[in-house]
Amino acid sequence: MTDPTVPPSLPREFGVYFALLEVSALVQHGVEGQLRRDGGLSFVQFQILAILGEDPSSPRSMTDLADRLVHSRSGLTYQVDRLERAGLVVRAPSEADERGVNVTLSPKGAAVLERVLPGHAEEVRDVLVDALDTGDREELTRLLRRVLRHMRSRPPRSARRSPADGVEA
Amino acid sequence: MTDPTVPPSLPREFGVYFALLEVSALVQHGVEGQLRRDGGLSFVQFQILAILGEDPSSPRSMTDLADRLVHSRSGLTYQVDRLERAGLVVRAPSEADERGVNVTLSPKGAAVLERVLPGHAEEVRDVLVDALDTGDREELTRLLRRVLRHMRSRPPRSARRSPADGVEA
DNA sequence: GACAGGTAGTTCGAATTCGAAGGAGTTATT
DNA sequence: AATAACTCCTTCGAATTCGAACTACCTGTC
Repeated sequence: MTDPTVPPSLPREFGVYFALLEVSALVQHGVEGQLRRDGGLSFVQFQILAILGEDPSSPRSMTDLADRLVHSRSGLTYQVDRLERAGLVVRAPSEADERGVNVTLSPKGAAVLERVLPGHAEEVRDVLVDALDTGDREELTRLLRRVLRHMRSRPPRSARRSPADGVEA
Repeated sequence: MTDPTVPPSLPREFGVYFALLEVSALVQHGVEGQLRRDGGLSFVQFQILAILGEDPSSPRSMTDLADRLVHSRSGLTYQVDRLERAGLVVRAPSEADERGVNVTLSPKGAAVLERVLPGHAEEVRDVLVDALDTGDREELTRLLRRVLRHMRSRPPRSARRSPADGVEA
Protein backbone atom coordinates (compact mmCIF):
# COMPACT_ATOMS: atom_id res chain seq x y z
CA MET A 1 0.00 0.00 0.00
CA THR A 2 2.93 2.27 0.52
CA ASP A 3 4.59 0.64 -2.45
CA PRO A 4 4.89 2.65 -5.60
CA THR A 5 2.01 0.92 -7.24
CA VAL A 6 1.91 -0.21 -10.80
CA PRO A 7 -0.93 -0.22 -13.30
CA PRO A 8 -2.59 -3.61 -13.26
CA SER A 9 -1.62 -4.53 -16.77
CA LEU A 10 2.07 -3.99 -16.31
CA PRO A 11 3.92 -6.95 -14.90
CA ARG A 12 5.48 -6.78 -11.49
CA GLU A 13 9.01 -6.31 -12.69
CA PHE A 14 8.09 -2.87 -13.94
CA GLY A 15 8.18 -1.56 -10.43
CA VAL A 16 11.78 -0.70 -11.13
CA TYR A 17 10.61 1.59 -13.91
CA PHE A 18 8.27 3.63 -11.78
CA ALA A 19 10.64 3.76 -8.87
CA LEU A 20 13.39 5.03 -11.12
CA LEU A 21 11.31 7.78 -12.62
CA GLU A 22 10.01 8.99 -9.33
CA VAL A 23 13.37 9.00 -7.62
CA SER A 24 15.01 10.94 -10.37
CA ALA A 25 12.19 13.46 -10.58
CA LEU A 26 12.37 14.04 -6.85
CA VAL A 27 16.12 14.37 -6.85
CA GLN A 28 16.04 16.79 -9.72
CA HIS A 29 13.28 18.82 -8.19
CA GLY A 30 15.11 18.77 -4.90
CA VAL A 31 18.28 20.40 -6.18
CA GLU A 32 16.60 23.04 -8.30
CA GLY A 33 16.02 25.46 -5.48
CA GLN A 34 19.62 25.33 -4.35
CA LEU A 35 20.96 25.95 -7.84
CA ARG A 36 18.64 28.87 -8.37
CA ARG A 37 19.49 30.33 -5.01
CA ASP A 38 23.25 29.93 -5.06
CA GLY A 39 24.02 30.51 -8.71
CA GLY A 40 20.93 31.64 -10.55
CA LEU A 41 21.16 28.50 -12.61
CA SER A 42 18.49 26.21 -13.93
CA PHE A 43 19.15 22.53 -13.64
CA VAL A 44 20.01 22.21 -17.30
CA GLN A 45 22.38 25.14 -17.13
CA PHE A 46 24.10 23.60 -14.16
CA GLN A 47 24.49 20.33 -16.01
CA ILE A 48 26.07 22.10 -18.94
CA LEU A 49 28.55 23.88 -16.71
CA ALA A 50 29.26 20.68 -14.81
CA ILE A 51 30.04 18.75 -17.96
CA LEU A 52 32.28 21.50 -19.22
CA GLY A 53 33.92 21.56 -15.83
CA GLU A 54 34.83 17.90 -15.97
CA ASP A 55 37.76 18.73 -18.15
CA PRO A 56 37.97 22.48 -18.71
CA SER A 57 40.82 22.16 -21.16
CA SER A 58 38.91 20.12 -23.73
CA PRO A 59 35.95 21.87 -25.28
CA ARG A 60 32.71 20.11 -26.09
CA SER A 61 30.58 20.29 -29.18
CA MET A 62 26.93 21.13 -29.02
CA THR A 63 26.07 17.61 -30.02
CA ASP A 64 28.24 16.14 -27.29
CA LEU A 65 26.43 18.22 -24.76
CA ALA A 66 23.00 17.46 -26.13
CA ASP A 67 23.67 13.75 -26.05
CA ARG A 68 25.02 13.82 -22.55
CA LEU A 69 22.03 15.75 -21.30
CA VAL A 70 19.55 13.79 -23.36
CA HIS A 71 18.27 17.11 -24.59
CA SER A 72 17.14 18.33 -27.97
CA ARG A 73 19.72 20.20 -30.00
CA SER A 74 17.51 23.22 -30.32
CA GLY A 75 16.93 23.28 -26.61
CA LEU A 76 20.64 23.14 -26.08
CA THR A 77 21.21 26.02 -28.46
CA TYR A 78 18.78 28.03 -26.43
CA GLN A 79 20.50 27.31 -23.13
CA VAL A 80 24.01 27.83 -24.42
CA ASP A 81 22.88 31.14 -25.88
CA ARG A 82 21.69 32.08 -22.46
CA LEU A 83 24.88 30.99 -20.75
CA GLU A 84 26.98 32.74 -23.31
CA ARG A 85 25.05 35.94 -22.91
CA ALA A 86 25.64 35.66 -19.17
CA GLY A 87 29.33 35.24 -19.88
CA LEU A 88 29.60 31.78 -18.35
CA VAL A 89 30.61 29.88 -21.46
CA VAL A 90 32.40 30.70 -24.67
CA ARG A 91 31.44 29.52 -28.12
CA ALA A 92 34.20 29.24 -30.68
CA PRO A 93 34.12 27.75 -34.15
CA SER A 94 35.81 24.39 -34.33
CA GLU A 95 39.03 24.39 -36.29
CA ALA A 96 38.78 20.82 -37.41
CA ASP A 97 35.22 21.03 -38.61
CA GLU A 98 33.90 24.31 -39.86
CA ARG A 99 30.32 23.39 -38.93
CA GLY A 100 31.11 22.60 -35.36
CA VAL A 101 31.12 24.80 -32.32
CA ASN A 102 33.44 24.41 -29.37
CA VAL A 103 31.89 25.29 -26.07
CA THR A 104 34.17 26.10 -23.17
CA LEU A 105 33.76 27.24 -19.61
CA SER A 106 34.76 30.88 -19.16
CA PRO A 107 36.62 31.91 -16.02
CA LYS A 108 33.41 33.43 -14.80
CA GLY A 109 31.54 30.22 -15.55
CA ALA A 110 34.14 28.23 -13.67
CA ALA A 111 33.75 30.59 -10.75
CA VAL A 112 29.99 30.18 -10.71
CA LEU A 113 30.38 26.44 -10.87
CA GLU A 114 32.78 26.46 -7.96
CA ARG A 115 30.45 28.68 -6.03
CA VAL A 116 27.49 26.42 -6.55
CA LEU A 117 29.11 23.05 -6.08
CA PRO A 118 29.50 22.89 -2.31
CA GLY A 119 25.85 23.61 -1.65
CA HIS A 120 24.92 21.31 -4.45
CA ALA A 121 26.96 18.50 -3.03
CA GLU A 122 25.30 19.04 0.31
CA GLU A 123 21.87 18.96 -1.24
CA VAL A 124 22.56 15.82 -3.22
CA ARG A 125 24.01 14.20 -0.18
CA ASP A 126 20.92 15.05 1.82
CA VAL A 127 18.53 13.83 -0.74
CA LEU A 128 20.26 10.89 -2.31
CA VAL A 129 23.65 9.87 -1.06
CA ASP A 130 22.68 9.63 2.59
CA ALA A 131 19.73 7.45 1.77
CA LEU A 132 22.03 4.47 1.46
CA ASP A 133 25.05 3.10 3.21
CA THR A 134 28.28 2.86 1.31
CA GLY A 135 27.79 -0.69 0.14
CA ASP A 136 24.28 -0.11 -1.11
CA ARG A 137 25.27 3.08 -2.81
CA GLU A 138 28.05 1.39 -4.68
CA GLU A 139 25.71 -1.39 -5.63
CA LEU A 140 23.17 1.11 -6.92
CA THR A 141 25.83 2.88 -8.93
CA ARG A 142 27.02 -0.38 -10.39
CA LEU A 143 23.51 -1.37 -11.43
CA LEU A 144 22.72 2.00 -12.94
CA ARG A 145 25.92 1.97 -14.94
CA ARG A 146 25.11 -1.45 -16.21
CA VAL A 147 21.74 -0.20 -17.41
CA LEU A 148 23.48 2.75 -18.99
CA ARG A 149 25.80 0.49 -20.92
CA HIS A 150 22.85 -1.57 -22.06
CA MET A 151 20.97 1.45 -23.31
CA ARG A 152 23.92 3.01 -25.02
CA SER A 153 24.63 -0.18 -26.88
CA ARG A 154 21.15 -0.36 -28.35
CA PRO A 155 20.48 0.63 -31.96
CA PRO A 156 20.44 4.38 -31.93
CA ARG A 157 16.83 5.11 -32.69
CA SER A 158 15.56 3.57 -35.82
CA ALA A 159 15.44 0.20 -37.50
CA ARG A 160 13.59 -1.72 -34.84
CA ARG A 161 10.58 -3.93 -35.55
CA SER A 162 11.52 -7.13 -37.22
CA PRO A 163 8.83 -8.33 -39.64
CA ALA A 164 7.14 -10.52 -37.05
CA ASP A 165 5.06 -8.04 -35.22
CA GLY A 166 1.96 -7.47 -37.26
CA VAL A 167 -0.89 -5.58 -35.69
CA GLU A 168 -3.82 -3.76 -37.20
CA ALA A 169 -3.74 -0.57 -39.20
CA MET B 1 37.34 7.29 -19.61
CA THR B 2 34.18 5.45 -20.39
CA ASP B 3 32.89 6.12 -16.92
CA PRO B 4 30.19 8.69 -16.56
CA THR B 5 32.57 11.28 -15.30
CA VAL B 6 32.02 13.65 -12.46
CA PRO B 7 33.07 17.27 -12.06
CA PRO B 8 36.33 17.39 -10.17
CA SER B 9 34.90 19.09 -7.12
CA LEU B 10 32.20 16.56 -6.50
CA PRO B 11 33.31 13.57 -4.49
CA ARG B 12 33.38 10.15 -6.04
CA GLU B 13 30.20 8.92 -4.40
CA PHE B 14 28.22 11.34 -6.52
CA GLY B 15 28.59 9.05 -9.46
CA VAL B 16 25.32 7.55 -8.40
CA TYR B 17 23.69 10.93 -8.90
CA PHE B 18 24.83 11.37 -12.48
CA ALA B 19 24.13 7.80 -13.39
CA LEU B 20 20.63 8.07 -12.02
CA LEU B 21 19.81 11.21 -13.94
CA GLU B 22 21.14 9.92 -17.20
CA VAL B 23 19.42 6.57 -16.97
CA SER B 24 16.09 8.07 -16.20
CA ALA B 25 16.37 10.67 -18.94
CA LEU B 26 17.23 7.97 -21.45
CA VAL B 27 14.43 5.71 -20.34
CA GLN B 28 11.95 8.53 -20.49
CA HIS B 29 13.14 9.65 -23.86
CA GLY B 30 13.07 6.08 -25.05
CA VAL B 31 9.41 5.50 -24.35
CA GLU B 32 8.15 8.79 -25.68
CA GLY B 33 8.06 7.72 -29.28
CA GLN B 34 6.05 4.62 -28.54
CA LEU B 35 3.47 6.51 -26.51
CA ARG B 36 3.05 9.12 -29.17
CA ARG B 37 2.76 6.51 -31.89
CA ASP B 38 0.41 4.10 -30.19
CA GLY B 39 -1.80 6.43 -28.24
CA GLY B 40 -1.06 10.03 -29.14
CA LEU B 41 0.02 10.57 -25.56
CA SER B 42 2.80 12.59 -24.09
CA PHE B 43 4.77 10.99 -21.32
CA VAL B 44 3.04 13.06 -18.66
CA GLN B 45 -0.35 12.22 -20.06
CA PHE B 46 0.49 8.56 -20.01
CA GLN B 47 1.60 8.82 -16.42
CA ILE B 48 -1.68 10.44 -15.45
CA LEU B 49 -3.70 7.73 -17.13
CA ALA B 50 -1.50 5.04 -15.62
CA ILE B 51 -1.96 6.37 -12.11
CA LEU B 52 -5.71 6.62 -12.61
CA GLY B 53 -5.65 3.12 -14.00
CA GLU B 54 -4.04 1.69 -10.91
CA ASP B 55 -7.38 1.68 -9.22
CA PRO B 56 -10.06 2.97 -11.57
CA SER B 57 -12.73 2.91 -8.90
CA SER B 58 -11.06 5.44 -6.63
CA PRO B 59 -10.66 8.89 -8.09
CA ARG B 60 -7.62 11.05 -7.50
CA SER B 61 -7.38 14.69 -6.64
CA MET B 62 -5.32 17.07 -8.68
CA THR B 63 -2.91 17.43 -5.81
CA ASP B 64 -2.48 13.67 -5.50
CA LEU B 65 -1.61 13.48 -9.15
CA ALA B 66 0.75 16.43 -9.06
CA ASP B 67 2.62 14.96 -6.12
CA ARG B 68 2.91 11.56 -7.68
CA LEU B 69 4.23 13.03 -10.91
CA VAL B 70 6.42 15.57 -9.18
CA HIS B 71 4.79 18.15 -11.36
CA SER B 72 3.55 21.67 -10.71
CA ARG B 73 -0.15 22.05 -10.02
CA SER B 74 -0.61 24.47 -12.85
CA GLY B 75 1.11 22.11 -15.23
CA LEU B 76 -1.16 19.36 -14.10
CA THR B 77 -4.24 21.51 -14.65
CA TYR B 78 -3.06 22.07 -18.18
CA GLN B 79 -2.61 18.38 -18.91
CA VAL B 80 -5.82 17.27 -17.28
CA ASP B 81 -7.63 19.92 -19.30
CA ARG B 82 -6.15 18.41 -22.35
CA LEU B 83 -7.05 14.86 -21.39
CA GLU B 84 -10.55 15.91 -20.44
CA ARG B 85 -11.05 17.66 -23.73
CA ALA B 86 -9.95 14.47 -25.45
CA GLY B 87 -12.49 12.57 -23.38
CA LEU B 88 -9.95 10.37 -21.62
CA VAL B 89 -10.58 11.53 -18.08
CA VAL B 90 -13.51 13.00 -16.20
CA ARG B 91 -13.36 15.82 -13.70
CA ALA B 92 -16.02 15.91 -11.02
CA PRO B 93 -16.28 18.14 -7.99
CA SER B 94 -15.42 16.33 -4.81
CA GLU B 95 -18.36 15.76 -2.53
CA ALA B 96 -16.35 15.77 0.64
CA ASP B 97 -14.45 18.94 -0.11
CA GLU B 98 -16.03 21.55 -2.28
CA ARG B 99 -12.64 22.84 -3.43
CA GLY B 100 -11.41 19.51 -4.59
CA VAL B 101 -11.68 17.87 -7.97
CA ASN B 102 -11.98 14.15 -8.52
CA VAL B 103 -10.28 12.91 -11.62
CA THR B 104 -11.31 9.57 -13.05
CA LEU B 105 -10.46 7.51 -16.06
CA SER B 106 -13.25 7.51 -18.61
CA PRO B 107 -14.05 4.31 -20.51
CA LYS B 108 -12.33 5.82 -23.48
CA GLY B 109 -9.33 6.68 -21.37
CA ALA B 110 -9.19 3.15 -20.03
CA ALA B 111 -9.33 1.88 -23.59
CA VAL B 112 -6.46 4.09 -24.69
CA LEU B 113 -4.45 2.99 -21.71
CA GLU B 114 -5.06 -0.66 -22.52
CA ARG B 115 -4.15 -0.04 -26.10
CA VAL B 116 -0.88 1.60 -25.22
CA LEU B 117 0.28 -0.65 -22.43
CA PRO B 118 1.48 -3.70 -24.35
CA GLY B 119 3.78 -1.72 -26.57
CA HIS B 120 4.85 0.30 -23.63
CA ALA B 121 5.72 -2.76 -21.64
CA GLU B 122 7.73 -4.03 -24.55
CA GLU B 123 9.60 -0.78 -24.85
CA VAL B 124 10.37 -0.58 -21.16
CA ARG B 125 11.48 -4.15 -21.21
CA ASP B 126 13.79 -3.47 -24.10
CA VAL B 127 15.30 -0.41 -22.60
CA LEU B 128 15.38 -1.14 -18.92
CA VAL B 129 14.13 -4.45 -17.69
CA ASP B 130 16.27 -6.59 -19.97
CA ALA B 131 19.37 -4.72 -18.95
CA LEU B 132 19.54 -6.72 -15.76
CA ASP B 133 18.94 -10.25 -14.68
CA THR B 134 16.16 -10.94 -12.23
CA GLY B 135 18.29 -10.72 -9.13
CA ASP B 136 19.92 -7.46 -10.11
CA ARG B 137 16.63 -5.98 -11.12
CA GLU B 138 15.08 -6.79 -7.78
CA GLU B 139 18.09 -5.39 -6.05
CA LEU B 140 17.82 -2.18 -8.06
CA THR B 141 14.15 -1.89 -7.22
CA ARG B 142 14.85 -2.42 -3.57
CA LEU B 143 17.51 0.26 -3.53
CA LEU B 144 15.41 2.77 -5.39
CA ARG B 145 12.49 2.21 -3.06
CA ARG B 146 14.72 2.74 -0.13
CA VAL B 147 15.83 6.06 -1.57
CA LEU B 148 12.21 6.93 -2.19
CA ARG B 149 11.33 6.27 1.42
CA HIS B 150 14.25 8.40 2.50
CA MET B 151 13.21 11.32 0.34
CA ARG B 152 9.56 11.13 1.22
CA SER B 153 10.38 11.24 4.89
CA ARG B 154 12.32 14.46 4.59
CA PRO B 155 10.78 17.80 5.61
CA PRO B 156 8.39 18.65 2.85
CA ARG B 157 9.99 21.69 1.29
CA SER B 158 10.49 24.52 3.66
CA ALA B 159 12.04 25.12 7.03
CA ARG B 160 15.57 24.03 6.28
CA ARG B 161 18.59 26.22 6.94
CA SER B 162 19.32 26.65 10.56
CA PRO B 163 20.60 30.15 11.40
CA ALA B 164 24.23 29.28 10.78
CA ASP B 165 24.58 29.85 7.13
CA GLY B 166 25.17 33.52 6.50
CA VAL B 167 26.44 34.56 3.12
CA GLU B 168 26.52 37.91 1.37
CA ALA B 169 23.59 39.93 0.13
C1' DG C 1 35.61 17.86 -59.15
C1' DA C 2 30.60 17.40 -59.06
C1' DC C 3 26.83 15.20 -56.92
C1' DA C 4 24.13 12.64 -53.21
C1' DG C 5 23.73 11.88 -48.74
C1' DG C 6 25.08 12.77 -44.17
C1' DT C 7 26.27 15.76 -40.00
C1' DA C 8 26.48 20.26 -36.96
C1' DG C 9 23.94 24.04 -35.42
C1' DT C 10 20.42 27.42 -35.65
C1' DT C 11 15.83 29.44 -36.31
C1' DC C 12 11.07 29.14 -36.14
C1' DG C 13 6.40 28.24 -34.28
C1' DA C 14 3.73 25.46 -31.30
C1' DA C 15 3.28 23.04 -27.06
C1' DT C 16 4.44 22.58 -22.40
C1' DT C 17 6.29 24.03 -18.06
C1' DC C 18 6.59 26.78 -13.97
C1' DG C 19 5.70 30.29 -10.23
C1' DA C 20 2.94 34.04 -8.70
C1' DA C 21 -1.46 35.74 -7.95
C1' DG C 22 -6.28 34.98 -7.28
C1' DG C 23 -10.99 32.81 -6.06
C1' DA C 24 -13.27 29.74 -3.31
C1' DG C 25 -13.88 26.49 0.44
C1' DT C 26 -12.11 24.58 4.91
C1' DT C 27 -10.10 24.53 9.56
C1' DA C 28 -8.54 26.41 13.79
C1' DT C 29 -8.76 29.91 17.23
C1' DT C 30 -11.03 32.91 19.82
C1' DA D 1 -19.87 32.84 14.56
C1' DA D 2 -16.22 35.81 13.02
C1' DT D 3 -11.65 35.92 11.70
C1' DA D 4 -7.21 34.36 10.22
C1' DA D 5 -4.57 30.94 8.20
C1' DC D 6 -4.54 27.38 5.24
C1' DT D 7 -5.57 24.23 1.19
C1' DC D 8 -7.36 23.16 -3.59
C1' DC D 9 -7.36 24.40 -7.99
C1' DT D 10 -7.17 27.64 -11.87
C1' DT D 11 -5.59 31.63 -14.59
C1' DC D 12 -1.99 34.31 -16.24
C1' DG D 13 2.47 35.62 -18.29
C1' DA D 14 7.15 34.35 -18.94
C1' DA D 15 10.53 30.88 -19.75
C1' DT D 16 11.72 26.62 -21.66
C1' DT D 17 11.14 22.65 -24.56
C1' DC D 18 10.68 20.12 -28.80
C1' DG D 19 10.53 18.86 -33.85
C1' DA D 20 10.66 20.47 -38.50
C1' DA D 21 12.71 23.18 -41.76
C1' DC D 22 16.88 25.40 -43.01
C1' DT D 23 21.94 26.66 -43.93
C1' DA D 24 26.45 25.35 -44.11
C1' DC D 25 29.88 22.04 -44.28
C1' DC D 26 31.86 17.39 -44.83
C1' DT D 27 32.38 12.63 -47.08
C1' DG D 28 32.11 9.14 -50.29
C1' DT D 29 31.37 7.76 -55.08
C1' DC D 30 31.58 8.22 -59.81
